Amino acid sequence: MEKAPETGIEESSSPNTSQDDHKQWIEAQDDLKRRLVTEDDFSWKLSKENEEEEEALLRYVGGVDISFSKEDTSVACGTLVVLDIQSQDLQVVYHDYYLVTLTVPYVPGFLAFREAPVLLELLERMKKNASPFYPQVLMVDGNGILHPRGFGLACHLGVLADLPTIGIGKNLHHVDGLTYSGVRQLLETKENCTEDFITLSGCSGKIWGVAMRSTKGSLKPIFISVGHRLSLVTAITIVKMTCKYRVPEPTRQADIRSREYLRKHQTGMSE
DNA sequence: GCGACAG
DNA sequence: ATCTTGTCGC
Repeated sequence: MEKAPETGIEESSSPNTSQDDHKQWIEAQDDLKRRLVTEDDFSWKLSKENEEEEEALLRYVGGVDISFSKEDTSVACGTLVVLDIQSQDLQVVYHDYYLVTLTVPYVPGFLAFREAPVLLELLERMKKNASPFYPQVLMVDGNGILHPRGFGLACHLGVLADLPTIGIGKNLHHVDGLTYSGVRQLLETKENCTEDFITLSGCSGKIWGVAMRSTKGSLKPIFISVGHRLSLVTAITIVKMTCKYRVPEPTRQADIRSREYLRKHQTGMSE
């Protein structure tokens, strides 16, 4: 028999340490990442090229989010909404909730292992019921490739559900030398110039996404990154089509409704 | 050693 | 993520 090499980390002898978990999580991410597609890969169009063929237009855009109970922080409500972007006011045509108790902790860089199972369940449930509103693209409250290993929650979800996804971050995940103050400076510099967003290129030269001031009145940007099966340009276009406020409507509605659900379905009579 | 670290 | 009211402004 051989003695385990001195790695400084207990392996077979001790129960799962967080170190081991992280190692397995990294392997799982790298594994799934091989299936990641970061180019446009869908059949619909963003605008009609001819006067005919309206059926090919993008219509159903989904949004997912999870909110947590303030009393019991392991109690969470996952929410899936779908908006009809062809309707005048971005109508919500579908919503569903999933109340769960989460056991997996939040660890920066591993958000998907905590949240993806809940969100996948909502998608699968919808598919089983053969809903006519199944989303053609999904906006995720969390990053796509803007992630330490280029595989955030939006990618994770996109690959597992085989669905085009867009990552929407409300805070910057510091990666590849990107800093919040650096982004702010660039946004101020570009303020009077061409676009309302700046490209997030790190020290390595890799493009991770963009920081966008989605509303004129919002100084704080949102961080858009490719999730799965679409390009950054397409992601930006779709976000712009759905931005009434700082956070695009699909994820915003998911957020609002999941909080509301928790508020109503809680044992608020605890005295 | 110190700081940073999506939700 | 969550704890939290009013308030200044279009």
